[in-house]
Amino acid sequence: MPELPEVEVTRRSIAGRIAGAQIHGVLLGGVLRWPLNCAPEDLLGHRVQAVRRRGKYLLLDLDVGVLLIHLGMSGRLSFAHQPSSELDKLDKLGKHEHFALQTSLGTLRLKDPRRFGAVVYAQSEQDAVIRKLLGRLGPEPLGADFDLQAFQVALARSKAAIKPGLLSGKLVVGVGNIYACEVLFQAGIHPETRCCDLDHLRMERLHQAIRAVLERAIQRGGSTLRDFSDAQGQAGHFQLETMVYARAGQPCRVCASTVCVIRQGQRSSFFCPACQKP
DNA sequence: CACGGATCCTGATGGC
DNA sequence: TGCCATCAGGATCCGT
Repeated sequence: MPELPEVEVTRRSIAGRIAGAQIHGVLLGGVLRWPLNCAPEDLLGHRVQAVRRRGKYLLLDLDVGVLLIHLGMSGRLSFAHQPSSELDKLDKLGKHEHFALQTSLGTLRLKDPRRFGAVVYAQSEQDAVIRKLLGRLGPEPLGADFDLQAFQVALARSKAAIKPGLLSGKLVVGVGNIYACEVLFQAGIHPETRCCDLDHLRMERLHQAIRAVLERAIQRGGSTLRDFSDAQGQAGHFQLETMVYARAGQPCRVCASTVCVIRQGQRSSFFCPACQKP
């Protein structure tokens, strides 16, 4: 589910409401992708100071340490006060809920049917766990460090196809399958084009398309394909305006050619054979 | 090191 | 209705 726009929309939906909250309880359910890396009791009494994002990771800054949350493929967060009528559920996790943080300002819950997500505690940013997970990530697409010239150099060095290249997290972070397809459409680039075969002008168009598509998707509240919602239950709307993603067999919205789908690295790549050139 | 494929897990969907 | 195969927003690990 969640690519950068969905994670950012989630972050914005909790950041202002959870800041300053004191942790009163921690519930752990089924095993997620990685262990919590501390005893749940260790979190009690600490306060959430801020919520940041790095790539598709959410980082809850605590007064001591940081709680890293990844939504994997099917994860979503909710943050709400427990309705008084449901006080008896305070110490329970619902179906497919694997983590809950009870705080003075509400309860943060992670629901993740496929359990590809994770919640990991680290004492500091220097912690080995953080360095392992975040250490080799590429630049933030919406930040100042997403430099065009560095992007061009990195592309010129890679012989991989551009579509899996965008998904790798090395050239840039946060671009998943939906937005990789949409970005390549906007840039007019066929998904099988080798990174190193792009000329500098097409690289620049790609660089601009990454920013434009992700920013637009955040504005639209992300994409809700099945069940994504922000932490207040609001669905996204970007899926209504995708140009190629999940549109195989349908007419291109620009030229009316039939949208194609191929498999690259076990993932579907959707593209318009007329608008997107090798 | 760089790349492609298999892999973790559950649920939805479509064919028979 | 049931059963089976296939596919789904991610990222790591392993073999070449």
